[in-house]
Amino acid sequence: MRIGELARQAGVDVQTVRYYEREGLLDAPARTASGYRAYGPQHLERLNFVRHCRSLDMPLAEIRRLLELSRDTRVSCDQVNTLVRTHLERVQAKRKALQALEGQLEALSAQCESGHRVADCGILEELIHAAHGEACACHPAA
Amino acid sequence: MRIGELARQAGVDVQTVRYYEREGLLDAPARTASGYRAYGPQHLERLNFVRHCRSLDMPLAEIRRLLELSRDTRVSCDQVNTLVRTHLERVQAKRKALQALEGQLEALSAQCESGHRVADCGILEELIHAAHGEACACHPAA
DNA sequence: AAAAACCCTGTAGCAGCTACAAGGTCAAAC
DNA sequence: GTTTGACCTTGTAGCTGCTACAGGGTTTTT
Repeated sequence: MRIGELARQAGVDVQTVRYYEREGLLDAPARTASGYRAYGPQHLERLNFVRHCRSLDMPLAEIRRLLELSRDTRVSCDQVNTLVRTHLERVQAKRKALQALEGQLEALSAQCESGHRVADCGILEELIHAAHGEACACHPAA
Repeated sequence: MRIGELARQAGVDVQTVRYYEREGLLDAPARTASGYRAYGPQHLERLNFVRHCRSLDMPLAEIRRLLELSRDTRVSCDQVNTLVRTHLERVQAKRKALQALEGQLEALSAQCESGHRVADCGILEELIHAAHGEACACHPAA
């Protein structure tokens, strides 16, 4: 299987495959006489594994770590679990931050009365007042 | 006011101030005889405005657009509101994606029974099975 | 007068790709 | 038999929003 076929089967860009190889997430495959990369099914499996981890938003460094752990069968499963739970906590923290943001943006949008000109725009006023460090609906002093 | 003082007052890095100038978010200030940037209070106000927008996670391109809109007083407030609401939708979409992720990671972590070796690790198994395209707890076929 | 603290420009790095340039290779159509 | 087109190769630069460093000059303090 050449790189285009592998990429198609995994649903990724050809460049991404080469990038993963450079980054040590994919083993360098054998080459044909003319220098083309020749992949086997195990490469597709690995690539799918990486993509699944990416779909869970894991950074490449963590996927690399996961691959290391899975190579060494003496390693305890707890290390894998810790990695996943640490990642989960990061995702939770980010989600909560976005939730707070949503509230602020909604409050901001509510400031705007339709049809006004920007000179009277509640949003811009609010943003500028906030910039002065004054209390505002989206950044309550409390 | 020189750049260090401005940066301190706004709570940003000196490099960030220069970066914002390059990116057109901050007007280039006057220079002293020796070439130092000399800022006035209006620069601080603008910088605080930009930082507040950034704290709402707006991309620099949108802040630039907001600044353009606020310069032209004939512009309708609706355009500002549309920008904010579009941004809000992006934030909401991202938050929902993270929420789904959380569920998947929790399911994944639950696969792991403490004390096992990676050879028997439910997490890795799940990730590999998922990579085969099979149904799994974190990527339900339904 | 020397040392510390500030300023300048230009450049490179981070993540995770994506895209382009400038070439080599291979299959099939004409 | 050659030409078209799709594929492959490497190397490099771009995206976002900074941050850091190198290699200088200036200003302030000691």
